[in-house]
Amino acid sequence: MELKQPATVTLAEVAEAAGVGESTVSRVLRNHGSFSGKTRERVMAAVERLGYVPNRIAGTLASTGSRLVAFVIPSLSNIVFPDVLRGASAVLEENRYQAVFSVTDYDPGKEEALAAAMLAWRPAAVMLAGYEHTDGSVKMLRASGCRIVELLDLDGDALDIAVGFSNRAAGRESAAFLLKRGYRRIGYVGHDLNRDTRAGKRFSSFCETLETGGAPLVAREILAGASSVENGRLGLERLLARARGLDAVYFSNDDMALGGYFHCLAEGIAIPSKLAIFGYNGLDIGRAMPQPLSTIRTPRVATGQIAAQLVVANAPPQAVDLGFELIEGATA
Amino acid sequence: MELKQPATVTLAEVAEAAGVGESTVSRVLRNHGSFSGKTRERVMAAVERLGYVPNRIAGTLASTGSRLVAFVIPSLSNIVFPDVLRGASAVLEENRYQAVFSVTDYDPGKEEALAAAMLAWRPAAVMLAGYEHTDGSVKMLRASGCRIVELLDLDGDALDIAVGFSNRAAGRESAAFLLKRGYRRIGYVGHDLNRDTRAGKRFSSFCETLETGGAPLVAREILAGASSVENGRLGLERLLARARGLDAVYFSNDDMALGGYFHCLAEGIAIPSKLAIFGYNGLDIGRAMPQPLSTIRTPRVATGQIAAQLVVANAPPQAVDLGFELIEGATA
DNA sequence: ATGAAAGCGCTAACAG
DNA sequence: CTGTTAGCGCTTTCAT
Repeated sequence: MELKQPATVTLAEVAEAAGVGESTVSRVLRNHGSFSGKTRERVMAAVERLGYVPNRIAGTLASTGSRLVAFVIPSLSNIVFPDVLRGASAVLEENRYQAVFSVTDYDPGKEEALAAAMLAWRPAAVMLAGYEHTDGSVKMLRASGCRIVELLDLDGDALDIAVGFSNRAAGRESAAFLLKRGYRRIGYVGHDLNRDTRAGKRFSSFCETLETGGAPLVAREILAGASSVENGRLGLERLLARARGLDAVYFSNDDMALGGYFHCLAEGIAIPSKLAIFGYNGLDIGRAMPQPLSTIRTPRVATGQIAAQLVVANAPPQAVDLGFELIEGATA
Repeated sequence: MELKQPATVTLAEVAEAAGVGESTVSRVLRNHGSFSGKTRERVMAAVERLGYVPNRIAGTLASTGSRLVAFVIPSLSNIVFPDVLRGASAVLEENRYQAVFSVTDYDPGKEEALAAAMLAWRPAAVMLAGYEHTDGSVKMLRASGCRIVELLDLDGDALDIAVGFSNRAAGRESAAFLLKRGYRRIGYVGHDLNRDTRAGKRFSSFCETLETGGAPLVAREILAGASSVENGRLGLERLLARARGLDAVYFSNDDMALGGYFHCLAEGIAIPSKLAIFGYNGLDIGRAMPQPLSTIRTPRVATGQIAAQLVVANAPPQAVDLGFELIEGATA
């Protein structure tokens, strides 16, 4: 049935086989412009028979804009980014856009290099995390003419489109919640803040709010590696060994908080009576814990969706605040 | 300093500015062919001055092969796939390849449609999960002439390259381990097996091994949704409500197992004396639990790395077995 | 060592 | 409604 094709059927061959001109085939395939039903059938039959797969490389070059959307993300380990990609990819697929990605490891220099490589594909948009980019990146992105979307942060000036929420507000509300609950000796366990600037913003506004509330941060433990359950457990262990009498700990992320929770379980530290725990992200896992995790739920998937929708619609420059939700939980 | 560029500097303009021919610029930029040091400097200066970013769409069209690698993955929620992407993307970036992806939601029909869309970009390779593809997908992929890599499964015949491990062996070893430990009344909690065929393979060989061992599966609870901590908790709750006297439960994944663990914690069921728990994947989280999770650690990141390396090297067709590691843990 | 010219496969006017 | 004709921006012979 299926003959071995010469590996690459072109539009010209389809046109020839269907007995029509190339542009007609092009019109039919893109369902754009006008053509008769009969022509359409002939073309589709030829496409089918020859097993023709359009070459979008050629198509993109010939037309103006590409349907590539480039994601330059810090990490794939931090669940935040797969979630954003998930939201975006669903929308992009519906609109026949293709997602391209690369991973910076939270390194701005690498971000610049990868953004440059991405730009070479002339994408319709480049999606980046947050506002902290090198001057070189900014200049290059601005000059590229493609849409720029900054994700998951709203504390800064957007280059073009921004979608997310305020990390500063999240830090503030977390602190306010703990104060309201009556905790006064509060500590912090986090991962590398210089790299994850959004976590850094949460932390600094968290601290400010505590000070304003008259209960400044008692102690902190910053771990070198990435956010992880193991680091959370280790971090809390170290923090408690150093700082006595803490009544609550704020974690940079839910996975860190879960690690802290495990530490308490293992050590028999009663939660929240002896020690309260507060996280960030609102992962599903927090809901399934014996005591639901007190945390802030962030709209990660929605961030991706909205960002993709704005790009597809070629919306004007804007900053979209998706907000977040504080979940009281049972650990604080 | 930076003048507003006409949005799109071309190689021809660089050539003009440098006072050389287009092909010379092309040679210098790709560092291929011969040219004098002086020429090189002139070209690079022009590139710098004009802020030229090569157009890889045009480059790819003009040359033969593209440096795009397409991933058609079932999900981004299941951590397995971000892990694979992570391993692959590091290798691809080093070799100046670009990763493109789309998500099938475990739907073979959607896989076919997305694979077709991917092929339109004429990628160097298409990476897919496992062996279960529609006839249409297989025919199309075969005809495409690009490399095909099937990931995370080795129980079947590879189309071209396969990288992963045997899910059947994993199921078998899990069962053998539980039997060796003396468990005889064993249950199973899993997510949708028709969609996740790899989980299905583990489950069926798990059951076979139990039967051979004279302790056939006592009960199972299959949840409709995706693998998640909440489903694991719910699943175990339901299973225990129906089946009395179980002494061990095998979960389709570590997150499901963690949910089961949480259920036991909440209900005061002693682990492993009253009930043993066994997972699959070897997530970091399992190591941080108060009792390390008994599970099988799979080489997810390595799968991505090796797959990418084989593609970059244009290696001959082959199946690479990366194996897996049984972690005894403390929950079984 | 370097330039000229011919495409790569398609889209986009422009005529008919 | 449909065919012809130029390119899109680059790589690649092939001369020079």
